[in-house]
Amino acid sequence: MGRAPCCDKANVKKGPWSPEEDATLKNYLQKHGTGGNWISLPRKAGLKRCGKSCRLRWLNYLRPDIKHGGFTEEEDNIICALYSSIGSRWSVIASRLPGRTDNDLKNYWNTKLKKKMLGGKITDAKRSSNINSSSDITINNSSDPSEQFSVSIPETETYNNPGNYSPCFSANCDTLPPLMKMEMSFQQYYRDLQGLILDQTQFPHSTFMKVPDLGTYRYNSYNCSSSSSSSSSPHQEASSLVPLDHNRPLLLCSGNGLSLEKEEGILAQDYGFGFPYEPLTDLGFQGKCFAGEVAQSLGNN
DNA sequence: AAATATACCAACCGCACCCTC
DNA sequence: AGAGGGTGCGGTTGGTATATT
Repeated sequence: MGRAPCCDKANVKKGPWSPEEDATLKNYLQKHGTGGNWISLPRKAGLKRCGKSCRLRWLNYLRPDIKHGGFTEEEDNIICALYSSIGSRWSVIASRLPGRTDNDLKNYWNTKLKKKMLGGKITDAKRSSNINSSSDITINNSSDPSEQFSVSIPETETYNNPGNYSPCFSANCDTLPPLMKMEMSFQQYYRDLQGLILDQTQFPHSTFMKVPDLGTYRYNSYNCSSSSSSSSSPHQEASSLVPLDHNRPLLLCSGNGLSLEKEEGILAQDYGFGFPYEPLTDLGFQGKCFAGEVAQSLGNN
């Protein structure tokens, strides 16, 4: 015996909502609320719609605080950063963007932002040639040349071979861009490295940690701020406080003007977005690790 | 101007989780 | 403890608008 359907499919209307239906639903919800039961709501409101359809219409379109279209550059950056960290968990991403819905973000990402980001990252030179086995990616979100840089990343077949991995990325910029921009492009790369055991002897100056289900990684504390090289900056100190010996992902790198704070046992960081971004909550730490490596790479130059 | 391709987005579907009994 | 109902979520579809040929 299968599960009972949520509504009588034969007697519910499907397809686009009419203005009358919108008004009916809106009026009902403004007067009575959901009553904690979407399934019975359409019958009470006098709508020939499935409860799920009503819920979706309200949450994605009729709610008074909904914003449609007109995504700002800042929102783009947040979406990209979070997507790179947590993937397509649109509801989580939407929770960071007041007035935006998961559906809206999903559509925006799939139709516009993904192409925009890819188009910005892949260099024209790489598009037209295959000179070597690495992928040259240019981060180019800004018209400011100081915020553009590129890295060289080994092809999948190279770094998917445990034991033969050697880091071969490099950065060619003088100014390190904000951490979030780095995370956007590098998170997936490190995701691909999950389970890979690094040869610790390759990194004599690094600290290593074992992460359950992720393998062994090294990390370095580093202050991304290009304007301050002081090792005694508050950010550097904050990074150095991160514990090594438990499962909590680590904060590895802080950027320009960033601060570190402790929130319910979880490290949160202010990336300048107006809220504490918490990539460490349940997102793994891959991006931070890579950021640390890049930072060290630059720092050693 | 018509046909076709592409972009966009609202809405649906089905699965998984949570809560209650 | 587990069955069932309600809800939330992400993936996908399909209709419409716009661009291109």
